[in-house]
Amino acid sequence: MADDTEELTAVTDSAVEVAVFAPLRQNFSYRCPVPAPALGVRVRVPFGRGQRIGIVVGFGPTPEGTSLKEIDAVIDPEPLLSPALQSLLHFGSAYYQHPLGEVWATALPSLLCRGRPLPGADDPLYLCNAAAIHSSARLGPRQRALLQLLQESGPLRRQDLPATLRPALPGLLARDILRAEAAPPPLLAVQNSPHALHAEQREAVAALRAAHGFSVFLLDGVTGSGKTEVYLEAARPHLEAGRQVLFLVPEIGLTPQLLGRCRSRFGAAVVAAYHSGQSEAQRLRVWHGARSGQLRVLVGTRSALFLPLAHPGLIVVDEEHDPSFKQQSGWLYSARDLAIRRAQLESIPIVLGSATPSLESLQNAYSGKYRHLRLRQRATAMSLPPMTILPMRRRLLQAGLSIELLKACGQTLDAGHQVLLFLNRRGYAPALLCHDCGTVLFCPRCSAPLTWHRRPQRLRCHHCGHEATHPGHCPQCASVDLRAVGAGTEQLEDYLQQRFPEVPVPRIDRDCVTHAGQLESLLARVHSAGPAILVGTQMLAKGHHFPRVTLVGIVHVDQSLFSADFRATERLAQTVLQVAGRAGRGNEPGRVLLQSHVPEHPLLALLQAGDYGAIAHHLLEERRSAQLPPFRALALLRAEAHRPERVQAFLEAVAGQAPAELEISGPFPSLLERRAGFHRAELWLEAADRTQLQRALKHWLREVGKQPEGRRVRWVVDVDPLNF
DNA sequence: AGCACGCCGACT
DNA sequence: GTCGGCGTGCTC
Repeated sequence: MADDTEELTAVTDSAVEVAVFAPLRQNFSYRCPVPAPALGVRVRVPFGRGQRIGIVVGFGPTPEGTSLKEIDAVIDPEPLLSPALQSLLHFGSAYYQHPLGEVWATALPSLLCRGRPLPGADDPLYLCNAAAIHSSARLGPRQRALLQLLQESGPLRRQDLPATLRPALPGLLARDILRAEAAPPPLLAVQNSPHALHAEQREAVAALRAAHGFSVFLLDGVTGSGKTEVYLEAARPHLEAGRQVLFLVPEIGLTPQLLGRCRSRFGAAVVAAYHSGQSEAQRLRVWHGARSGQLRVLVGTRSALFLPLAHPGLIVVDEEHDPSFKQQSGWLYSARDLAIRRAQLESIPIVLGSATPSLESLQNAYSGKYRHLRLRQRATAMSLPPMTILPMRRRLLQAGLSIELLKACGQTLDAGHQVLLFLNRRGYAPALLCHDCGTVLFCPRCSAPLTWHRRPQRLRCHHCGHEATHPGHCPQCASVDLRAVGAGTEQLEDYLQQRFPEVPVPRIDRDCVTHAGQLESLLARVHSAGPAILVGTQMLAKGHHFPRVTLVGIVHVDQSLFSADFRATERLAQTVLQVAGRAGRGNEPGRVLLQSHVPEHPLLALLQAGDYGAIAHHLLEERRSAQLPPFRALALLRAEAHRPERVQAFLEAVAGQAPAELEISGPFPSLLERRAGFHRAELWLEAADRTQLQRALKHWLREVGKQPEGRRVRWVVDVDPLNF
């Protein structure tokens, strides 16, 4: 309780709370200037011996025992984000137990974090003053080139000029040879749907269009059922009414496809992408276009969730089951879950779409929290490809491929079609084994074997990036008989190229697709090619179309059937059905062959039937009886340090202080016990529901932060963890 | 995270 | 005798 004097000091000595852009678990207070800055503006503040940028996030009394410093500068004339979006960040900081400053820094384009002023009025168009051109005598070569460009292509924005010519602008403007003119707002140009929607699509669109205010829809539609068309038709009335639509996709690789559909449908000028593959200047431009309302359709990955929208109308989360929506470092947020929160705060509808929805979303649909919209028929009237399980026990395998699968590849190629082989392992072989003493070459810094790559010849750790050359002999017994065990995509490529020398065998994984755009051009080449065998990892499974593929081979998924990660089976089902969905999307029927050493596994029978609903029901029952999410709320407290005993001591100490509402188990060693030289372990923190979990975590973590053992370990909380 | 301070090995 | 290794601690 505050007494009178304290209240008085609180009023006279009121302070501004600033979330500094640094990963610190607290805010910092500064003396409040007059007039007080608004919530959500950036300020430059003295910090340590330097300066930092931060966000004004609150006002409060002067904390005891500290003398406040002055704010050096208020950067923005107005808050960067709307109150709704600010609330979203505050919620996200509290829910995921992550420092507010870093949350803001994650949500804003990095140029703004570094203090770049808010972009002003929109970039004008530059055009030639016809009268002045002739009267101008002495022009430099760059000025001449710029004039010529503008005469040929008409008015252009600064950003559309080649960077080398931009320096010529000021001189020409000063001499009145060029003139700047405000650019007209880009125009929405709506085209009609190129296909007639089928009945299920029409129903889904009608339901989405009837939504007013906040509501969540799960668009549960089999591959090829035309979900994108539903999104576009649902978006249309919002756009026509002057509102904006935000599309979230799990990966950069999926933006071009959706972007193209949106551009041809709504007009290229009002559609933009936002993802980490863009330059910082480009991202800031898109951010500003969204904030000003000139851009109407925004397509992006996780971080696009935080784009400010002047007139938000609808949010679409495509492939909502995809684990990429959960950020894996720094602020461990789920863009899908926060998107729902954003929709709620903005009072707008949101659609989660997938052919294989997450168990969380399905459970919410079953319980009535989400509206469940189903699309069961393929838009192209093509039936889903049948799946056959190929038993592998005691079969002769070549590069991990059975005779049956190879024979099917040959037949498919002979028929002039393409084959897609899915294998979720990069490299040539997942391990090198000494044939004489059985030693497996391990990463020196991780508890995982090194993967053998052939091009270039390297042993690489997929967990920490460690690289080594082939040692030539066993480090244990000096034998030179080191053998590659198991097969990765590189080996598949080599073997298939040798076996089918007359067809191309493009490989698609992160080792050969490193830059944005590379995947696109590779896929374009595949589309126009004749018979071919595509070999690839996850990357192939995600939403791309392969109209000429009629055979999908799933090489090796058995490890997922017996994983310690309780989500492994859900992910397996999603991946297999997503990959299977790549077959037979053109005019030819497709088929799917899945190799397994345990063909009798019940999950494989369910997969073969191709009924994701039945699989999900089965998996949900398992989760219910094991009391796992979505039936209970889960968080992890992970800790790592070079010395394992410090990790153990810290986790044991904090486990003892946990409140009663938190059910604590562990510490358990992490699935990858050592990574990059750090020993890792975690506590499992469970509660009846997310609200309870959050409440309990909040109080307990304050104590955890004070723990002396905590100084000697790195620790983080992962709320709603997806990876173990 | 930065960026200090602070005590122990190989160099002009 | 110093340069610098990164362990520990602080930033309103």
